[in-house]
Amino acid sequence: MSRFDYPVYLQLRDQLWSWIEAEKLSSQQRLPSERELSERFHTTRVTIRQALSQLEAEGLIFRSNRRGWYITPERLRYDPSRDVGFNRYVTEQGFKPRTETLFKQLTEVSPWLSEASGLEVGAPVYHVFRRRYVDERGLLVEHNYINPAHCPGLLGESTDLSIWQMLRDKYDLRPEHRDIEIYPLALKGLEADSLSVNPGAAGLYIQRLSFDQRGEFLELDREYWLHDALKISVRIGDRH
Amino acid sequence: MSRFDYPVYLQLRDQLWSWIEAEKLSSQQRLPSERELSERFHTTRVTIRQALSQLEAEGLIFRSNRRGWYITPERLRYDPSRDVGFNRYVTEQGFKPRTETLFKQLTEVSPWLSEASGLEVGAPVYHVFRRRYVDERGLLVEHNYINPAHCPGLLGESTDLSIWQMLRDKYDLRPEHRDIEIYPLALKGLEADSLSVNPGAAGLYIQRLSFDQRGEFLELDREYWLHDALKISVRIGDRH
DNA sequence: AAGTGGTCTAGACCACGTG
DNA sequence: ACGTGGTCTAGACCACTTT
Repeated sequence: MSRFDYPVYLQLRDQLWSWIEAEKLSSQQRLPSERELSERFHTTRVTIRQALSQLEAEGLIFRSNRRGWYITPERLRYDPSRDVGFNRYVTEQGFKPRTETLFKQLTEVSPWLSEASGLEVGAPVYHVFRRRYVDERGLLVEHNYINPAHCPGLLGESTDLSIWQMLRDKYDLRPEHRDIEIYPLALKGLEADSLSVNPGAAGLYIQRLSFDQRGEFLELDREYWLHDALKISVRIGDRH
Repeated sequence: MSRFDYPVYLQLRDQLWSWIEAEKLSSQQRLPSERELSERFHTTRVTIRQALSQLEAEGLIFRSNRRGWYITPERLRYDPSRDVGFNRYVTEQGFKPRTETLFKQLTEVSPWLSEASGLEVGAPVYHVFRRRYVDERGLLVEHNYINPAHCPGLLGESTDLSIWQMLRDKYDLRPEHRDIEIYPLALKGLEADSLSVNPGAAGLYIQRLSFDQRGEFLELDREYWLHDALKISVRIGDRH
C-alpha cells in the first residue's frame, strides 16, 4: 500500500508532463530530443526514456519511427457496430480523415479465413490492405477480405473511400449480423512497419465478420489500431 | 521494408520462446531468473529484459510484482453486452473464477459520476470495489456504482458473486439499455497495485453505464483488465 | 539471509530520418 | 553530414519476496 520509493522515472514523468502543460504543447507537436531532455532534468537518457515510455503507455505522447516524441491527439470515438464509414465519423468529430490503399488483389481463401468465413480453402477472395489517417497521423491499418461472389469487379473501384458504402450503393449488400472481436495486442511485422511504430508497440485489434441478408459470408475486416488512437463507444439495447 | 538489422532483443525473443516451447512450460509456470537467462543466452540483464518485455507485450508471458515471469494463460472470452455474471461465463469456459470484495461503502455522487448517471452531485450511491480472479490470477479490478434508490440494503448482501444476478433476483431490476466504452490504457495507482503490476502496465478499460426499464440510472461499472487477459467477443444484429 | 526483480548510471555504436 | 532515436554493455544499489 505504501509508496516510500517513488522512483525517479515517475518523478520525471510528472515533471515532464508539467513542463509540457506549461509550454502549452499541443496535439502532434514535437518534444525536445532525448539528449536535451536528459540534460534539462539532470539524468541519463535511459531514465528519461523510461519516463517517456510511461507517458507513452498512458497515451499522452507517442513516438514515430526514429523521428521523435509527439503529443498525442484526442482519441477518436468509434462504434464498430454501426455501418457508418470511417471518413464520415471522423469528419463528424471535426477531424480530417484520409485512406490509403497499400495493395488490393484477388487471392485464395486461406485455411484460417475458411474457418471464419465458411468459404472453401482455395476459393477466390478479394483482399484489400489499407492505412487510415486522422489529421495526417496513421492510426490503423486494415485488411478487408470480401466475398467476390456478390460484388464482381469490386477491385476496379476506388477503395480509398468506404467499402461499406460501395457494397451498399452499388451491390445492394448490407450486413445482417456481425461477429466482433476486440483485444489488445502488440503490433508486429507488416502492421508495425506500416504504422511507423516499433515491433511490440501496444495496439488494439478489432475484427468484424459480416454476413449478408441471406446469411452468407460478406466480409471480414481485421483492423490494427494504435493503442492511444481510439475509444470504442457502443450503445446496446434501446432499439425502437 | 528491408530488415537488415534484426536486433538482438528480437533474436532473443525468438530463442526464448523456442526454449519455452521446447521445455513445454505451461500456463502460470515460472521462467528462470533474469540473471540465469542472461547467462544462458550470453547477454546482459538489460537486453534479456527487453526480450522479456517484448514477449510480455505480445501477451505470451506476464510478470507479477517482483516475483518473476510466468506463462500467460489463454485469454478469457468476454461479452460485455450480455447479462451473464462473471462466475458463470468463466466456469462455462472451464476456468475457476473467484471474486474478492476489496471494499464497499455508501458514498456521495461525485461530479463526474453525476454527469454520467444523471444523479445529483452529493446524492447517495453505493460504491463496490472488487477484484476478480481466473484460476487464481487476478485479471481485473472493478468499481461498481449502484443507484441505491432501487435496491436498498444492497450492501448488506454478499458482493462476492454476481451483482447483476442479485439485482435481477432480489430487486427485479434489469438493464434496458447500456452505454459501453472500451479503450486501452496504462494501469496506475490503485488499479495497478491491486493487480500486482507496475505502474504503466498495459490494460484495457471497459465501462458500462446501465439504465433500467424506466430509463433511470441503474449502475455504472468501471473495469480495469490486464491487457493479455481477455478477448471481447460480441454478436450484433441477429435478434429474432 | 539469500536471491529476485526494479531501478539507475555512464558510457558506446549504429541505422535511420532530416536537412 | 549531422543529429536523432534504437540498441547494447557492464556494472551498481535497493526494495521486496521467498527460503
